[in-house]
Parts: sequence; C-alpha cells; structure tokens
Amino acid sequence: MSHLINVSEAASLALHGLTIVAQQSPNKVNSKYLAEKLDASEAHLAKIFQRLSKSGLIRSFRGPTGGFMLNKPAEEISFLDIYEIIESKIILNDCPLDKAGCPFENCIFGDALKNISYNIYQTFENIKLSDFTK
Amino acid sequence: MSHLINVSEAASLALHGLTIVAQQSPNKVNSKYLAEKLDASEAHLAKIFQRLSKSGLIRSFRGPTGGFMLNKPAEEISFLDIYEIIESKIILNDCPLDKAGCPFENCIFGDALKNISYNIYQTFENIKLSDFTK
DNA sequence: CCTATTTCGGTATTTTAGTACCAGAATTAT
DNA sequence: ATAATTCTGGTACTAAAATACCGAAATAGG
Repeated sequence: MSHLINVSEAASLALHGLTIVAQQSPNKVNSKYLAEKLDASEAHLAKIFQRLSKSGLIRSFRGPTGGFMLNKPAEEISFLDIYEIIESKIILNDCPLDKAGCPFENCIFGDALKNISYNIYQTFENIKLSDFTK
Repeated sequence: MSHLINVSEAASLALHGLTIVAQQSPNKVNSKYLAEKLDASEAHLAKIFQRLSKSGLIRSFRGPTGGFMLNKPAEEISFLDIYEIIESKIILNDCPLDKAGCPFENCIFGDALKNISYNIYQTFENIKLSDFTK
C-alpha cells in the first residue's frame, strides 16, 4: 500500500474547520458549530479536531464555553501541517515494488515520483490558514 | 473517496511488466515469465495484463507459445496510459467536500489541486516504455 | 483428436482506509 | 452539589481498494 498522496474528506474538513477557527480568533469554536457551518457530521469533526488537538496545532477546552482555538498564528499553519497530521503520512514516496527482487538496475520511475512529491510539498506548504482571514 | 493520486503495486507491476515486453519485442512474453522475472504473483500479473489487453494497449495470444506483445510502438506508450487503465481513474481532482454546503465562496484550495494534477499529468506522460529499450 | 499450455472472466478473500458511535472525564454555571 | 455542556479515547462499523483464486475457453503440437 503506497499512496503517493490523497486528500480525504477528513483532511479537507480539517482545513475548512481550522480556517473558521482562525476567522473567529481569539474566540473559541466548538465542534457543534463547525458541524453546522460545514454541513458535516459532528462526530466526524470531533474526531478530526481531537487529532489536531493532540498534535498541538490547536488547544481544546471542555465543558460549557469550551471549544477549540489555534495554538499559533494562522500565518504559521499550512495545509501541509494539517495534511500530515490527518493522513498521518509523509508525501515523499517512490516505487511500491520491492527493490530486492526488481530486475531493473535503475528505477524505471527515475526521479518522477520524487519530483511530484516535491511539487506537492511546496504547494501544500503555501496554503496557509491566514489565506482567508484577511 | 477522492484520491488525488496513488501508485498501486498493480500500476507499478504493469509498467515494469510492459517494459520487459517492450524489451523482448517482437517476441511474445507470458505471465509466468513475467512473474518470475519480477518476483511477483503470477495470478496478480495475469489479472493486470488481462486489463491491459482489454484496453487495447497490448495483444494477447492463448495456448502454448501464447503470451503478450505490444500493440503499438514503445515510444507511444506512456505511464500515464498505463496508470489510467490500471487505476481506472483520472488524475484531475478538486476539493472532496460538497460545494453546495460549503460556506466558503472561493474554494480554499484555490488552484492548488489542479496545479498538482497538471504536474503529475505531465510527469507521467513523459515516462515512456521506450525509456529502457535503448 | 488428445493433451499440455496459456489467457479469460467472474468471483472470493483480504486488507486498509474512512467514518460513525458511545460511555466517560472535565469544566462551567447555577 | 447538581446539571448541562463539551472534549476524549477507544472501538465498532462500513465501504472500497487491492490482491488472490479457479473453472472455462482457446490454441498449438504431437
């Protein structure tokens, strides 16, 4: 199993949800609000934000008036950060076949997969939470 | 389910197997030979080549002395062709969320996903079966 | 013909990703 | 204290992708 890259609903919800959190800053935002706003499952959003919280990207508060807020400036949070937390994988990748048994001395893919990964890396890093707070 | 892109073992085996077929051209190559050469499951390879055959990329011959051969010059077959047959999906993609319920007027991803897709498209198209027959 | 070989096509199994659920712990306000 | 609210963490469920299997059909050679 060797995903070069994919954008799940979870990763996209995280980006959208966090952007809303950034917009509401410094107020806290809870998952019920986010679910309504994004027209998405609250259970799902809660799980996603749990992971974001655990990673340190955001802070969480329980109880009434509880919710989530960013743990650093919106300018310093990129979709790359979010992607790696939610998909919990690194983008860089190469041929999924076992190199030991491969009859080709030089990989057929050459640098293609690495180049693609690099492009993705750069692109994701340029998407910042602050893009929609101005 | 919205895979931006992924390279499965199947797609990679197809590329490797077809390159071997190209190298042996104009001789036919059977799946047993490919399985041994690539140190892979014959059943799996057979299934992959069945799909390649059905798509018209290669021709197949049953019975003793049977096997597979390219249906057009190696220079004209790219990994993009192979990828789209095996993964049976197009690379171009955008935000996996339902646009109707999205509160953001302008998509947060902007052109990022399209740009990445375009890059992948170009890169895969530049990988030709003939790369390893010279 | 008869047999050995090889692909074909359908299906079954396995694995993994993705999503949803629920009881429990923490917090706030009354 | 009590009740209401909200996150937490483990788990269960669903769906889909990826791989493996197997009987049937086709072909070539003796």
